[in-house]
Amino acid sequence: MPELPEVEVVRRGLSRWVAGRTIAQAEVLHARAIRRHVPGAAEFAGRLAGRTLVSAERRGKYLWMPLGDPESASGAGSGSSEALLAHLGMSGQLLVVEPGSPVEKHLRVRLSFDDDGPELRFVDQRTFGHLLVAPLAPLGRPVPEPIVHIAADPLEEAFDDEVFAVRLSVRQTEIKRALLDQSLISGVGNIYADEALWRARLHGRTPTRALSRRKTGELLAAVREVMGEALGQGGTSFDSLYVNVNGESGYFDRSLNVYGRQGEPCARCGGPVLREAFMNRSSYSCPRCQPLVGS
DNA sequence: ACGGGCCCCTGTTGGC
DNA sequence: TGCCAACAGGGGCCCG
Repeated sequence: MPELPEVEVVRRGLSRWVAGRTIAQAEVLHARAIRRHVPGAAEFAGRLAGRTLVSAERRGKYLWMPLGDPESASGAGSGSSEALLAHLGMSGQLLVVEPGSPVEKHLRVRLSFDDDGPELRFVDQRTFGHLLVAPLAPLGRPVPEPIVHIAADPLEEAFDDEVFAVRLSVRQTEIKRALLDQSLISGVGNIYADEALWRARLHGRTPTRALSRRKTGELLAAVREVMGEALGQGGTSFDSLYVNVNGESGYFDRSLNVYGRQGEPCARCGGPVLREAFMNRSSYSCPRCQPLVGS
């Protein structure tokens, strides 16, 4: 489940159902799922066995659970120096399921716990997602070392609107590319980029240098607004691939204004929504509400 | 520094 | 009915 609201839905589920529990065993069923854990599957499993998953954290589209030891679990945070890090890619799911339940077709990694309660399963059809154990970088908010280059996401306090605006103004690129650049702002993907641009009445090909500070502020407000609304509805899912840890879909897809709505009337002006190829994907917009200006 | 193109995968959909 | 191309919410890497 790719974008920030869907990942946040998963984080909340992990926080509720998994945090504080101690891993009995980790099983890797598909090597590609841990390809970024350089020491390999056996080391990954060995490093997790007996560790406690202290909490569930998120930045952008990445999730992580700091690792502790059972005896110090009550004093969580004091000694955690590494974490289980996850990215769901295009089709990854983290599911909390009863130990005996049927094995999913695309089950890649399974964690069982010493309380014999529900397992945590990483299921991923397309295998673009991955898990790894990584050190937490000590500076500021503890963030796994592999993602220190990712920018804060717009729902974090650490996100600085002014810094974002300045970085945009010196970039030679277009606004949709910039929204998708996780080193500038994290958590925004193809759906919420299109939805936020529509709300802000901005064409995705607007040069970032052409954006006023005010317009950038409006765009950030639109990003936060659409993500907040999506979160309130459990995220966006067109099919069963995008579900929370209990396998349930969100229903924000009903509230999308342009994404996936080629040819349908724009909710604001009634003109047809346009689909265009962009970055080997699709962009949806209303040409009337989102004219290209400033190029 | 930036954009384009390709890759990594599996599955579904729509046109012929 | 079958076949095949296009497409899907992710990112990384190489090249010019």
